[in-house]
Parts: sequence; C-alpha cells; structure tokens
Amino acid sequence: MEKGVPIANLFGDEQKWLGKTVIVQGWVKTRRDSKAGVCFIEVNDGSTLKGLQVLAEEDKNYAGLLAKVTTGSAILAEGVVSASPGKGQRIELRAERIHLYGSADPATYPLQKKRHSFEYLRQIAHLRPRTNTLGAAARVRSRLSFAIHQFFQLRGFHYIHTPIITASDCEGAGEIFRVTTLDPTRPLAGGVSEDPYRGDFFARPAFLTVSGQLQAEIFALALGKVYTFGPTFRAENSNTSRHLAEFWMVEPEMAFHDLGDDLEVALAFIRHLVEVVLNECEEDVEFFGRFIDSELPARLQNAAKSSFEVITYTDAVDILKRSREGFVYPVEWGIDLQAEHERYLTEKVFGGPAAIIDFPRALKPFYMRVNDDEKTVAAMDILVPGTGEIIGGSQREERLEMLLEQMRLKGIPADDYRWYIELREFGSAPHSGFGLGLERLVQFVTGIPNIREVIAFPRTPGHAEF
RNA sequence: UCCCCGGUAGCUCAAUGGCAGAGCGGGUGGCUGUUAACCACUAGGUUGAUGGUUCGAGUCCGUCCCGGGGAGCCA
Repeated sequence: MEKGVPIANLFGDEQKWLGKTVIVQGWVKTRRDSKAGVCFIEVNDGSTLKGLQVLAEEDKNYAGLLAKVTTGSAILAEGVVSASPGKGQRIELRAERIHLYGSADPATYPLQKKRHSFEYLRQIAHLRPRTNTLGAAARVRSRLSFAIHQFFQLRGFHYIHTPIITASDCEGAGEIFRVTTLDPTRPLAGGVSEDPYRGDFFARPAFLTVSGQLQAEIFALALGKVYTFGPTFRAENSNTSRHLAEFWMVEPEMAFHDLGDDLEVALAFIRHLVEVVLNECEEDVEFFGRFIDSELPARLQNAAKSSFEVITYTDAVDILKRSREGFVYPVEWGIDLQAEHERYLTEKVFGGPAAIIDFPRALKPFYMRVNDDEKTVAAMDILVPGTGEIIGGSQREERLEMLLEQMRLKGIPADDYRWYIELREFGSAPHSGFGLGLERLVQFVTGIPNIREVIAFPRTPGHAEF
C-alpha cells in the first residue's frame, strides 16, 4: 500500500519540501469551495495539530470525486508542495491526484467545524480523537509515556510487569474490583454452607490490582532499581473530574534509597517530564494555552525551572494554623490534609509545586517506614497547583519487627502477606518508591480540567462504554 | 455517596404560567485564492421520563434517569 509523508514532517522543514511531489494521507477537517474552480481541503493526519491545505482544481481528472470529499472523509492526496499565496499557511499541496478511501455523510457526521462541548464528545469517543483538543491530549500522553520509560531506562531502572489480577486486597487502598468466572445470576448449588470459591477460576478471592508496589518491592530487592507502568483499578464511587475507575500508574521502587533519595528522584522525574512536554510538544502546549488554560505555559515553565518547596507535615500544619484562611475543615496536627489545605499551600503559600513529608503514622498505610519519633512515617506527597496530589511515595519499612507491629496496629492479617514479610527476613534492605498517576500528570501538563478527556475510554461509576 | 446547578432542533443556547425561537450544522441557489468564509431561501421539535397542580405547564410541585460543578475517598 502507498505510504504518505506525515504532515508534521512537511511543516517541520518547509524549505526542504518546497517543489517536491509528495503523498499525504489523512482525514478532511474542513473544506472551503471556490467557484473560481478551486477547492481548499484541509487534511489532518494526526501527526500534528495543524492540517495541510490541499488545493483541488476542478479541471483535474479527480473532479468528479470532489463532491464526496466531505468533512470527515479519509483521503490520499498527491501533488507538489507549493508556497501558499493565502494567509493562514506558508505551504500547501497542489493536488495532481486524489483518492477517496472512505466518505462521510455530512448530514450525519457528528463532528462539526465549530467547538463541541466535552460532554458531547464523550458520547462519541470513537470520533473525538479527530478533534484538536483530544488529538493533542493523546499525542502529549503518548510522548509522556515514552519519556517515562526514557527517564528510568537511562538511569538503570528495570521495567517490571506486575500482575493485573492479584490475590491480596493490597494495603486496603480503597474499594477493589472482584475477578470471578462465577455467574452472579445463578445461586450456589450447595447453598450457604458451600465454599463460595469452589468452582471459581482461581478457587479463591481475586481482584484487579490497585497498585503494583508490593510486587515491585520484590524486584527492587533483587534488581536494585525497578519500575512498573500499567493500568490500575479502583472501585470507589468517586464522581469527580480527577478520578477514574481504570487509570495508569507509574511506580518506581529503589533499593538502598531513603526518603531523601526518593524525593530527589521524584522531583527530577517531574522536571524531566515537564521539560519534554515543553520542548517536544510545543505546538500542542501552545494550543492548550490558547484554548484551554491561558496560564498553562507559565505554570509549566515554573515547574521546569523553580525548585520545589519541601516541608514536613508538622510545618505545613503550623503554616495552615497561622493562616487566617477560613477553612471548612479545621486544622489540627493529626488530620489528613484536605483539598482546600493543599490548594492553599500550593497556590497561596508556595505559588508552585510543593512536597510534604513525614506524615502522622496513623494516616498512612502499614508498609511506610516509621520515623525515629515513632509518631510519623517517612512518606511524601507531591502537590501541584490545580490538580492536587500527583505523586505519593515513601521509604518502606524494612525492619521485620516494626513491620509486624504496623500490621498488628492496622489490622492487616500477616497470613495474607507471608511473602511480603519474608522479604524482611531474608536479606532485607532499605528501599523507597513512589507512584504517579499518569492521567493527573496529563491534566497538569495540558490544563484539561476533566480527567475523562485525557484517557481514550474513561471508566467511571456507571460508565464502561466502548 | 452528599450538596448545588442543569436537561428545549443534529450541536450551542433563548423563551413573565399564555402562538416553540435564534445562531451554527444539513439541503438548494448565489458569490468568492478560501481560512470557524459570506449572502438568500429551506427542511428540522413527544421541551430527559413519569405522576400531579392549573382554564392553560418548556416554565410550578413530587419521584426517577442523565450531565456538570464542588466535597468526601484517592492517584
């Protein structure tokens, strides 16, 4: 099959392509007719935001085809790259040949030239990647995913594939999805006395993972530095612009790293990702700045350059208590910081991203390392303006006795975590890690307000279409 | 799950309890190296569902469904 030149390449070096005959393949974004015998077809192939103006003339042998080349159609155009006398573009393609792969009925094609609401586009998730905003978000997400691998691979991390189906309700991080082959509409044959998992696929309770961290720890204590990057699932009934039931998470885990090292890696990581977006997704960032969030470019510049503030939970509580802000949730040492508190810290106190460390022991999961004060744990949250928490991490408890005490205090059955405990019995070592929600990162670097727009097929309570 | 706001033409939205409307999109015609093109004409409606109040309900009340914003939970 014929292969065209990506339109991004043409715009990337216009001088080089001028006068050359090329093929482009893509979808008609819009079409402007002129009775002077010319027709302007804007073609977008997804390689870049901007479309290429293809000039079709009515005296060419493809003239009979033009009536069907409507908005949304898939076409091939071959012709000479020429300087454009018109305004909005420097180059255009003067078509010698046009092939129509698939037409689109203008009466029923759901995408119009004008702006649609995100709510409407969500109902046509099979067509919305063709819009400017969703297309740009998908490109940025792809570039970020690559940058995530780059960052870790270049630093000697190994990519670990942790299981999607897990047997343990890990760390009780929220509600979990059950995995079963049993038919919920058919009652158990043996009645209430029967083992409900007899006849089920795994012959025991099984769930979709909420985190790959515990398994990543296994490999950190063998390969040194590892990371997982994959889908995770939460069955929380959360209806907000920041939550999904299925989302992607990056979780590095590093042996012989304490919380300070962990924080250093996390901050370098964020900075690297923001720099990649600024340097390699310029056009898309400029688009988001113009149509989605005017403060975005400045915020990204700020995040790439300025140093992140790092303060302890205890200091953060002091700052909040001294402030004269009328918080809905009163601040006291020991409370979980609320969205309003996080917003106040990032937006009013620091004016940028911030990291909070050393949280009260009672607030955090059993695996976090207890500090010498015995009241706090070596945890960190990285907060960004707008999105809130984007990274959560900690140094893990490597001391057997302390881990067992933590599990007792939090009511975690040791029997379910034999393997996790054994990691502390056989060659235990200090180690740390963190988790970053990919979708929240994409929200942060694009300014897109609703998380349902930064993932192709959002799963939320009551919604699993496509 | 809780609080607030909303659901009217394909899309985005108007309409004191009193004739169902506009812009865009579609169709037809005109004009033009066009740029969210422009001009004229035209088709297009069970006002989310259901029950009630009223001479009369898009509008008021009850219930339900769906969407948005905020909160909680979290990444």
